[in-house]
Amino acid sequence: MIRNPSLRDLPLGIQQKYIIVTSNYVARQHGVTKLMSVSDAKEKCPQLVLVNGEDLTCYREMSYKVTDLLMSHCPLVERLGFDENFVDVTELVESRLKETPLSALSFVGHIYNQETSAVSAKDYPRLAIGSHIAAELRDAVHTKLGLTGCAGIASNKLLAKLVSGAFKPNQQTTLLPECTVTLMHSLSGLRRVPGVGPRTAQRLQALGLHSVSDLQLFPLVDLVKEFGEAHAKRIQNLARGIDVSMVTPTGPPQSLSDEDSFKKMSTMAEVSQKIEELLASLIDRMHKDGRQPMTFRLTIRRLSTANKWFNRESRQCPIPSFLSQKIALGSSDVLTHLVTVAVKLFHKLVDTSEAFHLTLINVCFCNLQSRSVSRGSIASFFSHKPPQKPQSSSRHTGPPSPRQPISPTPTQSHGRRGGSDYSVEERTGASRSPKTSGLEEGAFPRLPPDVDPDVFKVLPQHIQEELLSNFQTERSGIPSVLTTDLEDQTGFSHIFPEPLKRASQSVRSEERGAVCREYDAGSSREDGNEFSVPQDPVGMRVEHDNSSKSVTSNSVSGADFPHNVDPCVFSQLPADMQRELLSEWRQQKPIFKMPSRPSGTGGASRDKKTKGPQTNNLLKYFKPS
DNA sequence: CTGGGGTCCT
DNA sequence: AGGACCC
Repeated sequence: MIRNPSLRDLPLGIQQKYIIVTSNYVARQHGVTKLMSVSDAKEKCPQLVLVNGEDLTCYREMSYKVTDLLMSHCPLVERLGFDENFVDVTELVESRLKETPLSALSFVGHIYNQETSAVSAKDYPRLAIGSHIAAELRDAVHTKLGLTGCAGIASNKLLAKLVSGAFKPNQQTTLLPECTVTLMHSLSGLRRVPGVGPRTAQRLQALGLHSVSDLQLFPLVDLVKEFGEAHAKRIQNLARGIDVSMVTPTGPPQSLSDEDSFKKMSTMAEVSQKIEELLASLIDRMHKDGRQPMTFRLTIRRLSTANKWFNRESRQCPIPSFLSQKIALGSSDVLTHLVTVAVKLFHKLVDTSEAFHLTLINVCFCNLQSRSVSRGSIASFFSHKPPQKPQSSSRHTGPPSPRQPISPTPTQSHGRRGGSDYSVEERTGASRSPKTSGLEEGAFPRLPPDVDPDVFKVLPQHIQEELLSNFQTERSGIPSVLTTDLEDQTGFSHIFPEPLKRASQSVRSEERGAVCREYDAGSSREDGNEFSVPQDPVGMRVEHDNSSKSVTSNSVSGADFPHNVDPCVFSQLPADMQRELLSEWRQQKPIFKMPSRPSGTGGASRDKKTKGPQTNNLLKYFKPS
């Protein structure tokens, strides 16, 4: 719709192969739904205009523009697909709170299950500020990129995401902590809980669990038997509206892939041609990215009568270094070489002396390394000068980014947070191990100054809980998470919106919040929208209509509650209190992903896996083996 | 007649 | 290498 505004008022569907992957609101009014077959859609809406959406390039570019724009307001942005972003606006909220008199606070947008005019912003200062931040982000996305979308503001990513859809096209909603229970109960089934996919839902159903309350009340012990401790606790917490994962800045992509599906492919000639076609575009994208892929993977799907659904098989191999350099440089003869590599992998997958019937081929570059600086000398780790090229381009604005040559990219500097590895090092180095048992140490965060934590922790659990809950009422401040979801006007929203999507924010500091939004496409004036901000906990999630981004935080590995904390009690605590508690007993510090080990100049990137104290420090570069 | 992407965990 | 999840 953005590319062709004349389509704005017509029913529009985005088509991939035989299905309508998404549509605009006009088409939806005619009964066109999300993953509907083209034939069904045409039946419901004969005038439906179709646009082929198999090439994701423009959606990907828009998507990164949204993420970049959000990052320019608040660095902690996590993408979720192309059209959603979570933004942890905790710090922004805290700093605004300091300079804002309570009397000047207000909410903008909807408040879940409440009348906005009936809620006192002074009672939820952080969420109120979060609602304004969400509104600003949505407005920035609309005026600068022409996309509309929704936002949700809440104390964690789960809640921000769920509440973002409360008021649908182009509006925003804030979740007050006391409405969490209502929100969760409003979900029609367990499958509606983000994080509970088809497989998990099926296994839960086998246990007799269908609704959110079924899962909330199911004995954890029994759940652990089916799913293991980590998964069991996680999904049960999700059912209660508890999400301990952090908004993890996404950074540049970890992999780039291109694929095509078809009804039948059964000759080598077709296969090598398809591989060449896919590789040509993938190499081009990789070149624009500027990093060097160290690994290549080929994936196929065979026609399978049985087990129709998701049988994919893959083989991967290292990319010869001369080739990966040529890819980054944009050499022209790279294609042929890579096709050769891919065909070799293909023969590991398929015995071509027998008949075969493929329905999909995918080519993927992963293990992406920033090329960098001084030949990746380990010495660069000790240099006081920042590496020349921190992680590739600033934001890998996906394909769009102008690919930075070797020089530090001057413009778009807001790139990788942490930029250099120094900051990563500092942060991770400081983190202590998650502590599996939990509570002993200072697990209880923020006790009032006059309470000695050593004394507190030896109190009976119910006394602790009572103290904590009293406590909670005293301190009103809390982190908030906001999520926004923008639906696109062009009709693309979900899968890939044409336009983009959202923005979000969350709060950091002791408390954190996340915001998520989704944007729709469309620059048009369509519906009005709103944003809402969460109160204490602040978080937002934003989605754009077509492309979207989301910010999320990584769930920390050791994210269990201390064993003496009852999750049911915990879930009743104010969101900000929950966040504080959680952030203390897993000492979270947001960290970027580490590009790949090597040249290290890259900066901070994901590195999630560093769990313990040690993992991500320089020592790993010296490990003996 | 269910895309074309992505992520992380095991 | 596969499986789960997300959009």
